[in-house]
Amino acid sequence: MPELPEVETIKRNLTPNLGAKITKIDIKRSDIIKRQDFQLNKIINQDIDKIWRRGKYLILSSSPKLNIVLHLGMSGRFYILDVKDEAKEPHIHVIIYLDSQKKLIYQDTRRFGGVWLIKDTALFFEKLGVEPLSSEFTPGYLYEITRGRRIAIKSLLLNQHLIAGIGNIYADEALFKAKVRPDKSAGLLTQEETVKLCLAIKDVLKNSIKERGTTFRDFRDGYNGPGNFQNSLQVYGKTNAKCPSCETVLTKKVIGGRTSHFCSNCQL
DNA sequence: CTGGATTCCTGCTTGC
DNA sequence: TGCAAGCAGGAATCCA
Repeated sequence: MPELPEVETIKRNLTPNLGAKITKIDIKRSDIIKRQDFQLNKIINQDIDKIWRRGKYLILSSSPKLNIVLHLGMSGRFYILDVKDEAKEPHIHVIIYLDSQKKLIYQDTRRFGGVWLIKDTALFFEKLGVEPLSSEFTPGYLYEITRGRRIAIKSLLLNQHLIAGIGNIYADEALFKAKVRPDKSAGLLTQEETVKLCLAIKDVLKNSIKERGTTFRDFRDGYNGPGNFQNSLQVYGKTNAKCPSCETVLTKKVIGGRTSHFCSNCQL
């Protein structure tokens, strides 16, 4: 489940390829292309000028009007290989060839992800929420968007229109760190709790980026290798485990259709 | 408008 | 041991 830290890791891994020229794009499965604003030949022979991330999206830009936007869904991978090396795994949907004798592989087993070839990124990301690691995401902002909302705080954190980039792993981890129950009504969070939660979100995301993301099962970085943050998880996916803080057996509960783990003793 | 349910998809895990 | 059912989830869409 590539969330913000995982996509950020891939972005950093691929940054050395800035300036490479796209020589060919091989689309093996056309339904993976969710939107196409320009013909492929427009971007062939163009340099990759910018590799960036917005929420859980990764973007390769050749110019302000030529952008390849990727979303990895929950099982997607995007990594670089030498042209002479063969990617043997199944479910490879797109291959972008570079003039540096390398190729970028877009692979997605469950096909929840997609690729958009778009002209206007500002329009495309218009409805996406704030970047949680930016100065826009403050305790005050979190306090404001929670007021009057009866939705579970965890469901609110997963709403990409409010905050962009948090998925199931980091929602559970941040709520544990902030000692807030995931099923607590968002509007009932105190100002103090929104401060703690805001800081916990930033902290957890930053720490995961340092460890190059979480490889729970599917995630691979830009070199098709695993991350390390799974070793630092406190509650995510830990069915029947004890709270690392107080030893209470963790509670497993479906919230907003998402399996959640939390400590009913530490998180109020 | 709000929030919950449903849908897409494959493969690992579980249980009989 | 074998096989079928259960489960996982990002985000759009539907519905009450």
